[in-house]
Amino acid sequence: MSTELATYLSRYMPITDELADVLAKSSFVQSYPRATVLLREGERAEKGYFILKGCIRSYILKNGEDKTIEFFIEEESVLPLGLGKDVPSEHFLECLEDTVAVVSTPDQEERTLAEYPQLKTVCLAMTEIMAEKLQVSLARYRTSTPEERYLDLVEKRPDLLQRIPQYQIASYLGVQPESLSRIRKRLSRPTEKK
Amino acid sequence: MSTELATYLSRYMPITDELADVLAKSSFVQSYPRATVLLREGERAEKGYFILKGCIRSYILKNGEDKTIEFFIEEESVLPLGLGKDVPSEHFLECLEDTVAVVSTPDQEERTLAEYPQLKTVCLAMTEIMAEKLQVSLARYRTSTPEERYLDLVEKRPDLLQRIPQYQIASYLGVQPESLSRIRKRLSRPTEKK
DNA sequence: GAATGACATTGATCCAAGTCAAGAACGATA
DNA sequence: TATCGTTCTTGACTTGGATCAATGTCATTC
Repeated sequence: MSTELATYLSRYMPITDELADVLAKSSFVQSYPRATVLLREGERAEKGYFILKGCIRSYILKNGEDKTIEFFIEEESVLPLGLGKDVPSEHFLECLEDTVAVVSTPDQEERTLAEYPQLKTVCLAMTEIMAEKLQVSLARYRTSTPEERYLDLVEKRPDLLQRIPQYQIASYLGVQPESLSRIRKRLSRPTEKK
Repeated sequence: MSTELATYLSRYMPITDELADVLAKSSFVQSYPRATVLLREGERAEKGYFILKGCIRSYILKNGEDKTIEFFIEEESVLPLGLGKDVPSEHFLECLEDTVAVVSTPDQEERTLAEYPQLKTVCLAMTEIMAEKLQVSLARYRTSTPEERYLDLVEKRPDLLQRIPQYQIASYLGVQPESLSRIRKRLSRPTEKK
């Protein structure tokens, strides 16, 4: 059951029991084993995910190099670019761990919204929250060095450092694995010269 | 009058004449001279802008350094982070040119949405478009070098290079003005060695 | 326990961006 | 025209990340 979704939403919006019911009925939960690729470059994005358990990574291949765009963990929404539109995806989605997620499709969502227009308020709120997060991420990334970004990660999402291999963290920070290794070394002995 | 807003929206959504009327009545247009600061760090963000003419820059000050987050031009929406919420803004907004914009405030917007709930669909669509753009920007920025970002700008927004001083373009690309100058030089004589 | 493969660290070298300082180009204005 | 301020360019030097190659570490498996 996906009462978790209702619980989550209720932090941002008052969710009546009826609404919770609607949500539970119009969505379905699915499990994916580790390393499942949910979306490939060039494919049409058909599904959105709300993660209940596990971790999804979004990345692109550029000149054969794997570049991490974002990590998504429990209670986060993964909405691929161009979801439901007839455009080929530029990025990949893969499960880094065994993952359980509420899966939604645009047409199903549309039907639900048509039937329960009140839900649009919730959607609007969620989308706004998402846009805000993106703005913050963009501003942060633009205005910081790899070292600062690493320190930010240590402070704000230490869990990621535990569950994700370092070379993927490096790609997320925008550097090569070797560089992240050196950044860590640098930071580990701050007591030296100057 | 702000029928321009309705015209713009009609590209994404069917806008009835009635809706256009509502929009025109519930918004007002304002002019700002060049260099007007619309929002300062620490202030509460009270207003959103839809630019009819001119250009707005969003930036933050970090260790006394001015870092450009984004440029907004005609037909773009400027929605400050935390708009209407009781949190101090982290960024500044300034007009780079004499600017004319449709100005909206959250409570006014709320009133309009309460009166014309159909508008929520429009809002949702606009917010989704905004979130998409942000996702693309973030992915692009994360996965490219300053040189690539400059080439991207030349290709996709050559107008910005015309109307915005180079040192602000540099800060937008994430480099110092000197570096942008050298990037341009490098690119201008591609016929050499190797 | 030896071999394999995946990940992390280290060293050497290269290059792009940062920094500091000087000058060039340009427009506005006296 | 002379002067001033702003923006852009150039030069010399430093620094941090990229790259390539070697080695270290650890878990898995035969």
